[in-house]
Amino acid sequence: MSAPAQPGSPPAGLRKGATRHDHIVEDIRSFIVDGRWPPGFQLPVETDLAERYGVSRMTMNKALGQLAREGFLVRRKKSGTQVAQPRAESAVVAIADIRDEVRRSGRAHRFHLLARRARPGREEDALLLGDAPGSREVLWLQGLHLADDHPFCFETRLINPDAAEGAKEQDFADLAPGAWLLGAVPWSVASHRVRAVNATAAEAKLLELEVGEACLEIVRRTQAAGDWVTGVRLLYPGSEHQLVANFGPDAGGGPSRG
Amino acid sequence: MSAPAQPGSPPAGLRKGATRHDHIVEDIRSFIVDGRWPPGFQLPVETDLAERYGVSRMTMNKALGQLAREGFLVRRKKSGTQVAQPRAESAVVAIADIRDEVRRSGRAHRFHLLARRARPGREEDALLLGDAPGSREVLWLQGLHLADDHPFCFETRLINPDAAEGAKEQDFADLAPGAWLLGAVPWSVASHRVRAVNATAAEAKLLELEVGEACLEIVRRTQAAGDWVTGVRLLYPGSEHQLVANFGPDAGGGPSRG
DNA sequence: TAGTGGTCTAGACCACTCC
DNA sequence: GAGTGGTCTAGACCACTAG
Repeated sequence: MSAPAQPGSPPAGLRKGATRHDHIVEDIRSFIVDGRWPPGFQLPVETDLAERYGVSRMTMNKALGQLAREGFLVRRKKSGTQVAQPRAESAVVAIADIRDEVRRSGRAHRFHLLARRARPGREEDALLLGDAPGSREVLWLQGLHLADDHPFCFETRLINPDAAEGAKEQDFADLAPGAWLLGAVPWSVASHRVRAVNATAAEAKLLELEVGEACLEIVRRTQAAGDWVTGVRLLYPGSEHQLVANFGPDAGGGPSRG
Repeated sequence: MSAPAQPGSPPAGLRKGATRHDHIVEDIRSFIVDGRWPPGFQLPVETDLAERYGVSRMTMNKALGQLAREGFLVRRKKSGTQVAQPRAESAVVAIADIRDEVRRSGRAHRFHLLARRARPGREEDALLLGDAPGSREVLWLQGLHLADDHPFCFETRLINPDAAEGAKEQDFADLAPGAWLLGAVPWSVASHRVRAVNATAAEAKLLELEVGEACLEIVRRTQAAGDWVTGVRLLYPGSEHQLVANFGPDAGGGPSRG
């Protein structure tokens, strides 16, 4: 551990569009990522750093707080601020929206409804919803997402008509239920589960795969105002689809508070 | 859209441990998630809200800024703050650390080295690394992660000896290279890719699966100080493994700045 | 008990953007 | 031009905790 370089020398030309605390965050992060400030390195106290950077303590606090939230720093009262130990190899990946994903790849998205049924809830619905929906009526759908008219994703969905006003009147012939629900249900929270499964014969035929080919299965359960809204299973050909993430250390963050 | 309830009435008993802006965030978020403030709803201006909540404008700004980062609010100068339109069905999923994951399920984690080789880089290494490593020497490893002595994850890894000091001297006989690298390389950033693949004959044998069974494949590429450090392919039995997330609307956030 | 971060305030200036 | 959010400041008090 050689003597680390000193921060704070005002970089003469501030980059455009960056706030002061943004600049400080990037400056200190570069010290850490470059290894000049190794894990465990003790930073000067907030007031000192604020003086060196020529900002108020609150601005400095904002910058250090952000770096702590990102996982680069550990801050404790009395003992001060240290560079964090690199953590477990964890990360987060993003699950994109189907339409966006198709369109971003330069292809045209289309939804094709395969089946639509209004029926009483069953016990097996718990596979999609987590809990059994009871005996009240549910809306059950199956459909295929197409990219340039090629199979992209096979969708199986349950909708709670009580939570999604107008669902019973929607035929979803060409409108993806996910897109419709977006406008019909104000705000919701969802949980996700990602697995790998082998395509069944029926699924393989729909997705134009060989039977047994590996597929990525995403199950999303959506709730709003305390009631379930929808549960959906999305099946992607494993060869075609992948989840991607480009992230630093943090594997948390996000609005997990709700 | 009925007249929304009014915020700001101080909730008599402040919850313990919550800061003022935390309380405001949760209060407003509940208005949005409950549907009392529908998408597009125009919020009072910052100064008004600050007065109603009995806080300074900066505290109010902190709360509203957080809600905007989380995706619940959209803020524009002059036109003010509105409840955001629910966005595309996107989300984030967490990739956990292997040891943590095994231990959290109450089982014992063990790593068993299957192969270890120091050799010049090849073109095919680009599959793991993204770029070809050139002709410099790389360290190539294969091993099995066990949970209570049952196969849990099959790992194939390349290590850059120049970036990970001491790697050549490590035999990794029982030490998972990921864990070792954590302590050997100060800080790094990684990119991830998740796919579904069919197990090959060799993989199936190692993981005690049938040939062709669907597996979750995670490829992680790690860099530090501008050079690649390691590239790893983790193969999980699809039946056993799943990625899980419980998240709200936000699919971004995180330290994507780096 | 003293040092540190965590938070809050009142006021200020600026930048953007809609009218 | 005026209204709004974005940011910053100087100072203050508090909570936690290591010594």
